[in-house]
Amino acid sequence: MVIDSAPRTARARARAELTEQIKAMARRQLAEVGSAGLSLRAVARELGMVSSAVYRYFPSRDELLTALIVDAYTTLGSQAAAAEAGIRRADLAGRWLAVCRATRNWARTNPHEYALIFGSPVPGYRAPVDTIDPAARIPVLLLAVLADAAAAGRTPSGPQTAIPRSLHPDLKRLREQLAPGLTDRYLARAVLAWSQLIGLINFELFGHLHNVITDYDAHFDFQMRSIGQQLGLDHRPRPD
Amino acid sequence: MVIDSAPRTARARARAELTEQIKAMARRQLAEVGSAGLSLRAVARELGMVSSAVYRYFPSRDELLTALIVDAYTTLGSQAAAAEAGIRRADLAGRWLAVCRATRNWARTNPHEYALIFGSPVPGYRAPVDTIDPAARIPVLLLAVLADAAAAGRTPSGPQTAIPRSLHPDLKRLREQLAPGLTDRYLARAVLAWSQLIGLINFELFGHLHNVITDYDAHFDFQMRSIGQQLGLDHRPRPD
DNA sequence: TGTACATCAGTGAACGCGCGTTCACTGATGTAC
DNA sequence: TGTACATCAGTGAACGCGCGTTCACTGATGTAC
Repeated sequence: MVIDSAPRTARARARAELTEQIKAMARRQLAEVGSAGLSLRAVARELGMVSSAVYRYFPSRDELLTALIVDAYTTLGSQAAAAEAGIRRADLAGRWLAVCRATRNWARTNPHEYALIFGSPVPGYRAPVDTIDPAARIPVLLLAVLADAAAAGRTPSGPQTAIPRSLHPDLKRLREQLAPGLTDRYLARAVLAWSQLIGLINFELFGHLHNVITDYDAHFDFQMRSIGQQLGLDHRPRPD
Repeated sequence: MVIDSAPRTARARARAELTEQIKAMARRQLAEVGSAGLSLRAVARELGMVSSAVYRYFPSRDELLTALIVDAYTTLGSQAAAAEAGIRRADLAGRWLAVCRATRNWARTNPHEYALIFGSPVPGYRAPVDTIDPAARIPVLLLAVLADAAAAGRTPSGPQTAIPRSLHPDLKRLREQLAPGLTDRYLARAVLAWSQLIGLINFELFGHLHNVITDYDAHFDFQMRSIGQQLGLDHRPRPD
């Protein structure tokens, strides 16, 4: 899956280049016909090659889809990480907002790639393990912000519902794998915040806010800011 | 779109019945191949009729899809409304939770119909106006709960971010159309809560909580309860 | 109640199209000595 | 540096399949008188 950054031979260089071209063309197709309509033959046709030639690069349509999914998660993750890295470390609400905005911007710029990873699953396609790590990048970013918040003495604001016993093992695993030191309460809020971010982008992109919200930018910012406050990231000394 | 409840003639009765059978078979297909793979020919084949015969009932594949979408919204809306109607009026948190649970239950029982309406849009398909009213049923339910909450003196809890000026016309329109008397703050929270509900169900159904959450039931209840509290629906006299 | 006509449901063939994947092959590129 | 062989990219034909939609048609059902 990883492409050699410095291919030795001309052949290897050509291969790397064509692999990218195939993916790029597949992405363009995706934008026109959606993931279910993505066709190896059409990709080959547009690139001026014979359909069977594509099989030298991707052994099947599913493998091409997987490559697109991994790429999507990766570029989204990189853009969000870059945006978040540009914010002053102590500005926790700003870092959260930066991740939210970067995610939304990427989604709006690449709606079909976004739909590929956050829309309905492609029927008959099963995501292989390669997609797990790239998919975790945004959650990891968010947890890092919350970890810094917790370290700075912040806590989630608002009323608190008791966390059901059966969630403790899950939250414990999450803490051990990704966010040492975060309380169960913060972790549960993180899962919710993550689903809220994607849920709101889904609503916007998939048309569920049509005829409801006009100024999507302002609405998104407002809602994500509110959630940031609920996460205890705002400037006030104590949110409770 | 509305089927005559008491068809006069045998022909009309047969037509109504076959229309339903076609939709039912299409729903079964949906579950196997997804919306993009839904095929008129396959539906006809499974029903033992010739493919062209289906055109007596639905003028095109898109019209069949529309009928499925309308049906999906309608049954979901009915089930949620029935569940909510079974709760004591004064139990605001219970009513909110009932709507949430009914929505999730329907989604889990009919995942592909759910994906049809809340997943990625079907490429090349444009939803006609017929879908607007059925789609609004759950939001209308939620707004009714919040209106009762507001009438009972409840307010959204937690810290408050200033609502951007540009959202006021949208919220005003929403209030006038669906929820007279609700404050902007409550309306904005309602939009968020609605996207949160669907966002979390999406995450569960589309696999984004895989390897993260084990006890989906408990997790969903917990998160929706929390949101109910944030909406000011819990028992406490004053949430602030 | 019976007849003539209009309406409708379902048939079967056809049009024109696209798909994923396999396979034997040619010719170019790379590697080992 | 040159040669022999191995590896690889791309070709073109083929397999077997499915799709949406149209159309002229037959025969059954419904309606008006």
